[in-house]
Amino acid sequence: MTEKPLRADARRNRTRILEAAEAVFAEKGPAASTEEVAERAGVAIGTVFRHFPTKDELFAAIMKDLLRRLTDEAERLVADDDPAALFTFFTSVVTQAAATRTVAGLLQVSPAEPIQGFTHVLETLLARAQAGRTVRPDVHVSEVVALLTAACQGALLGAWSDDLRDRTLAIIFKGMR
Amino acid sequence: MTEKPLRADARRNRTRILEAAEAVFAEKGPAASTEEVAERAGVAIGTVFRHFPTKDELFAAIMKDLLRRLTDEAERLVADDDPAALFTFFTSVVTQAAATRTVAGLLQVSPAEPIQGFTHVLETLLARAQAGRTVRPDVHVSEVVALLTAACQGALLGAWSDDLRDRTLAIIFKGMR
DNA sequence: AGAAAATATGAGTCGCGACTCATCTTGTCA
DNA sequence: TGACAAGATGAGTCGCGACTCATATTTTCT
Repeated sequence: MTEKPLRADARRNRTRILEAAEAVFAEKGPAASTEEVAERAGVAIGTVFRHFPTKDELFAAIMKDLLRRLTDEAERLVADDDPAALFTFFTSVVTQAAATRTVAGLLQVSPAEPIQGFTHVLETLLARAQAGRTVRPDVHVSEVVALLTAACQGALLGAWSDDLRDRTLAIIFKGMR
Repeated sequence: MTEKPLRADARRNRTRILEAAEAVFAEKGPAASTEEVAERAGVAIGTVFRHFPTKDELFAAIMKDLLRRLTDEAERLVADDDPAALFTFFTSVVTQAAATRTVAGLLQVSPAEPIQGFTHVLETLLARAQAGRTVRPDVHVSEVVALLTAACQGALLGAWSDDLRDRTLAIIFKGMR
């Protein structure tokens, strides 16, 4: 757990690589080569592997970032205290999933802790919705997560139009009411 | 479109390969190697490529078979004339998707015609459900397809338990009512 | 400035998996 | 039964992408 201070250029490169990786994987999917990431980052292939010894670790790092961002977004929504916030968040995640193919892999991510945080915020959002009678009390988080990941995958694979997405999500939300 | 008669052994091998491919891909996912399929079929690698010049064509063949089977199942349900048949079918497909990882790729399949048939039966099932007031009249097939593929993907990726699957699908069905 | 440590570089290794083809085997049919 | 075409075989080719490492470059610290 000791954080060793990185050299200035190393820190800069790490960030560049993460940004490049996110962009490349969003465009071409997870099958994109590591070399492509290196090129986009303006860095040699060896540098990528110095920072992330494995392609999987690079993935995990991206996922962690993404999860943190989503969790932040959810927390902001919790602050608003709107009973429909769960639906707002749900829609936002699915929309992002369609754009950045990374979201879809939420489940397979390695680090468990960020997921904990994510699930916890979702739980809060769900509780708020239920307190405001926007969602039936017998709906459990596990079902919300299942529906969320299903919708993400579906949106990604099926290339849902905005319209189709809204109509499909409307059905899901109605089921939760 | 001319059907040339295959030699007896060729016909037998073709079937074996298809069965093997379905089993192997169900177990290990689409990344499984063609050699593994050949081995399981008890056939040399060259034979697989004689029948299916490309891995993609092998996939397409499996998908076509699968779609036909699903369509048959749906047609049998149409005959029953049960307004809840759509839900029965929906559940069946999702369950199969979890088992045979092949179902999940329904969309990307190449041959368009089998999909036509599938969508058409789904449409019938939906119409029946709506006639029996089991499903709201403003639900369209495109949404049903979207929900179906989403659920399949979700079940596969999320490794849903039977229980979770039922509870999740219950929410979706409620949304369609 | 100057040396040591950290970091970057990129040509090269390695393994894997899709696909080929020269050769052998088997089914078919007169 | 014989012969020929259809089919089967499997060692080999090819390309690709993850990962390595000897060497060159920076940063940092005194």
